[in-house]
Amino acid sequence: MTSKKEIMSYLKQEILSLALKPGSMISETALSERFQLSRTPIRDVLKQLSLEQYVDIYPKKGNLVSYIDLESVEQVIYLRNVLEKEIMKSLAGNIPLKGLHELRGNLAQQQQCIEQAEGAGLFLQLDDQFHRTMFGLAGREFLWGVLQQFNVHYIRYRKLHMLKDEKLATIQQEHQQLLDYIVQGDTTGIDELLHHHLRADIDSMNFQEHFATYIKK
Amino acid sequence: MTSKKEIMSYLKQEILSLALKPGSMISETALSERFQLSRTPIRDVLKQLSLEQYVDIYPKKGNLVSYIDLESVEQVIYLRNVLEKEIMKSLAGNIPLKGLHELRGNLAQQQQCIEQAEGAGLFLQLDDQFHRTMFGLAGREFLWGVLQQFNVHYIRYRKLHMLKDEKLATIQQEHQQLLDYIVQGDTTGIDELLHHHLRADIDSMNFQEHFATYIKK
DNA sequence: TATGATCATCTTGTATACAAGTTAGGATTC
DNA sequence: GAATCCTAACTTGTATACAAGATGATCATA
Repeated sequence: MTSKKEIMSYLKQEILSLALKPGSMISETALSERFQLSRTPIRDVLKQLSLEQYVDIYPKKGNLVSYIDLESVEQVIYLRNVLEKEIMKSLAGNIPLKGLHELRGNLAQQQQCIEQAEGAGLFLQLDDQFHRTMFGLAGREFLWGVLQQFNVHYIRYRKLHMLKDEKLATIQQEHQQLLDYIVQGDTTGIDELLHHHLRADIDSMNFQEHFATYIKK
Repeated sequence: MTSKKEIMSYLKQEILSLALKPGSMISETALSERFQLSRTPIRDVLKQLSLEQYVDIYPKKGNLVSYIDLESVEQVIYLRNVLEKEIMKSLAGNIPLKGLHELRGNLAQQQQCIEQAEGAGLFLQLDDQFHRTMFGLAGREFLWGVLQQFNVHYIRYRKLHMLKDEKLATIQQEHQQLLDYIVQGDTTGIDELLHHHLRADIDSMNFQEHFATYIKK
């Protein structure tokens, strides 16, 4: 009844939303019964999930939802930072009007989202859309896809980190500023702002203490 | 007799070296008989290879060695370019002595390799090692790993492209120059040199004509 | 009581039979 | 001869039985 693709996106969502907590066990037979499918296709799904680091497979022991790897988070943030800096500079001064409207619309929605406190879930979705649009406008959607494949740890980290500190407003303002710089063609402004933008305080002991049970040791 | 890991690295090597040509069919049963293993573990290997784009799986039809995707090549080159520019600038002026020796040694070997015309295979290996060392010195080995996972198309393209034009000497000289800039802490020099370094002429019709049978349409 | 071995029962890994889609070639028909 | 349909032979996808390692509880023993 349920196809492999559906099962996969279902599990991905559950893991990314932290509904399935890091360290939880995902047994093949359990999934098999739950989705009324034999173990073989279930294994295919788990294999793929493990390659994308959603799941850690311990042979003959079991499949665990991966713990958040802070090293991976830091590296991915750096990668995003470097890429976006370059992409925004390439857009500076010559951003298509259509794209500009889309981005402005997005930021407006983000603003609404904050005022109405509709939950951070939607905001994060809009945030992703904002960055993705940037990549698209620069002809780098491919690289956005690359980032997505290494996002498991980053997305979960971000979810916890943002919910904790409610920095949403700050982020929205920074986005607004970035867009202004792009329109004005102010590349040095972009450089300076992005320099500390995504350099989130990973090593804040605060975070590690709070979510110790989610983190890879 | 042969383990999954061995089969995988074996197939990877055959594909990267173009011993298995793009478009070649890789049948599960054939591999099964060849390596004396049942289809199940073979399928695991093929699944992973397809996720890393070594292989394209056409359901109920067959598994083909992937054609070289020039779009992917261009994007990966861009990614490398952006990352390395940032990494080298971070190393500029404060590169560890030990690392410097390693890089110089590597360049010397590259030089030898060219003079003795030992075949480009070794040169490309040294080239990879050079860049990898850079990443390592900057604490970005993780990102080198990321690049590797999207390298199938790039590596094969590079192999054909370089063998064809024998630009090896040029590349080696550029590396030498880059290293000098790093030692001197000349970040603008790095910027300028890298700007056109990896921007290989992908869209050279020459290449597409020559290797049409290898290229994804 | 503490300790250690045994074994039942988990888990995933592999082999194999069968289902089902695809394709190419030949027989049939016009 | 040309077109069409059918079939046989591929291919991968799925289900299932069995192999084999890991784990923990239980029971025997010092």
